[in-house]
Amino acid sequence: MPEYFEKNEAEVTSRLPELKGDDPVMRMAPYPSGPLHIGNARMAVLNDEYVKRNNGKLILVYDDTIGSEQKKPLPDAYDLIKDGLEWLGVEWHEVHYKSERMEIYYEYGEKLLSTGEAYVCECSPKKLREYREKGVECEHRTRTTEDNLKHWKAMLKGVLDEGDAVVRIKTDMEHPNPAFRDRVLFRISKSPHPLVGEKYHVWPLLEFSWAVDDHLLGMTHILRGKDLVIEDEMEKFIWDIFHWKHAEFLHYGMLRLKEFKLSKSDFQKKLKNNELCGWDDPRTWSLQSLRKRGIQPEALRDFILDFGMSLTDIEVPASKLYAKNRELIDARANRYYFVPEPVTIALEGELETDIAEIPRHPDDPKRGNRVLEVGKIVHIPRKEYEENIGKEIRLKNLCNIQLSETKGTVTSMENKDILKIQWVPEGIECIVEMPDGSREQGLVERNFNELKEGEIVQFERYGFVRVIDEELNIVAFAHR
RNA sequence: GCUCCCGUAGUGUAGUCCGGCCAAUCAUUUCGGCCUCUCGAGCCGAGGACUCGGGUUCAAAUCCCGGCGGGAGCACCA
Repeated sequence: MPEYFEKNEAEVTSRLPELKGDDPVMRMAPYPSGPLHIGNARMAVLNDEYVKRNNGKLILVYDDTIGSEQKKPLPDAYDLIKDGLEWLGVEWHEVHYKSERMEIYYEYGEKLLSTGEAYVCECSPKKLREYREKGVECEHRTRTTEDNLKHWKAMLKGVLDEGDAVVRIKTDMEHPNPAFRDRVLFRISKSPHPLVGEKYHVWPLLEFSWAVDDHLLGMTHILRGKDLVIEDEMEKFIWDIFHWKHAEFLHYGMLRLKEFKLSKSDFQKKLKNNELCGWDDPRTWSLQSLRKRGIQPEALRDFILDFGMSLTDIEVPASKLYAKNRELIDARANRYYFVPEPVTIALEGELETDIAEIPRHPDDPKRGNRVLEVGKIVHIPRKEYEENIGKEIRLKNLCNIQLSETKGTVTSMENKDILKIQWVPEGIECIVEMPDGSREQGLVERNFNELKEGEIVQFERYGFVRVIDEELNIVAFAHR
């Protein structure tokens, strides 16, 4: 096991490009609309990794500005995010909340208005977009400083409504990149905020709050997905106005999991409609859901670090993560028999024994055997039952049977080289929560009772599962 | 449409900056074989790639130009 880690660490280390400069200060900026999911984990792991390798400092900044109608900050998300980060082994040295720093943004925003670098614009979103497309300046751009400050105060006071006015920075309405033309710095929102309530009516957009905070909090390196590259330019533009030193930017490409599209926005809604059964529902791919399934944080980190800082847009199958996880849990997961969709058959003929002894782990005899008491019936999986009527199969670790529609006639005890399946005599009802949210019912051997919540085991021929409720016998399916 | 980014085997990834040591790395997947009373693990082996076309050069995955393909931004979201 240690060898595995050493080998892998070395490999990965050589893969991340070196940082320029010493003593890096970096940050993670989650938006608290829900727990971190597997996509957000990349941001956290890369930052953490860089900081640890270079003895730097990592700052957790909740990017909790007011968001949008579709994307609202959620009170529970703050702790869910911390919880996820801790599980991932990400260590941070400071925490900040943007919602606590509003006065700072106002201060610098007002400076830009005073120097004529920004202006209050009352164009409708539609007009703003049209002018942006055409590269035309609107009439508000030439307001006087006094006029700008007057309108700014009105915005702050709350006498204006949502959508009435915004603060825009003067870049160049003919800038070759239409996305860069006079971007919006502040806007009005009257939605209540989970931390500061309705104290503020004017909220900064991310480009501005970041330009200010990345400087004020002493950031030396900024890691972000390449979908945010335009923010680099915006931040640099603003830093230049204030004559601030530039931080270094590093980007990584877009990552998608084949099994689901990373859209955190839907989850809030689905949760409300009871389409999901909590933030750890496997369909959310939240860190909590992965933990529940028995995915090891080391496996996830390794999975993420494998992509390095590549700028390529990638779509990865979850099986890649599972392969990493299997490597970690296979040795420690004890084995049990679980029969999905059980079919009951009578056991007939001469059994030379009334118990079966089966190793808890095939590669580690020291863990001893589990014992199954054999009676007059056994339960076997429907799939194998249907496929093998009329054939001879082996009840693993017990005996060979000739299978008919209603019974299995014992043919011999010897370990024959035929299909071996798992089976249970009197089993316990067990529910398996599958990654797609469905639930599979079946019977698990009685020895399941010796398991505690949180334990990861393998149901032989079925897959790895983690016990999530030892009373009700519920397990979460990890992977094969 | 405009701006920017990317393009190495099925999937990821190393190599691209500073051309030769790359008949191209590693992981996973796939296919054989061995082992194993699991469709798990392990062991051995095999297969499989430089998006295309030009150019520069003694020499190009690596540099230049163009095409094609994919992605992102052009939100009063982050």
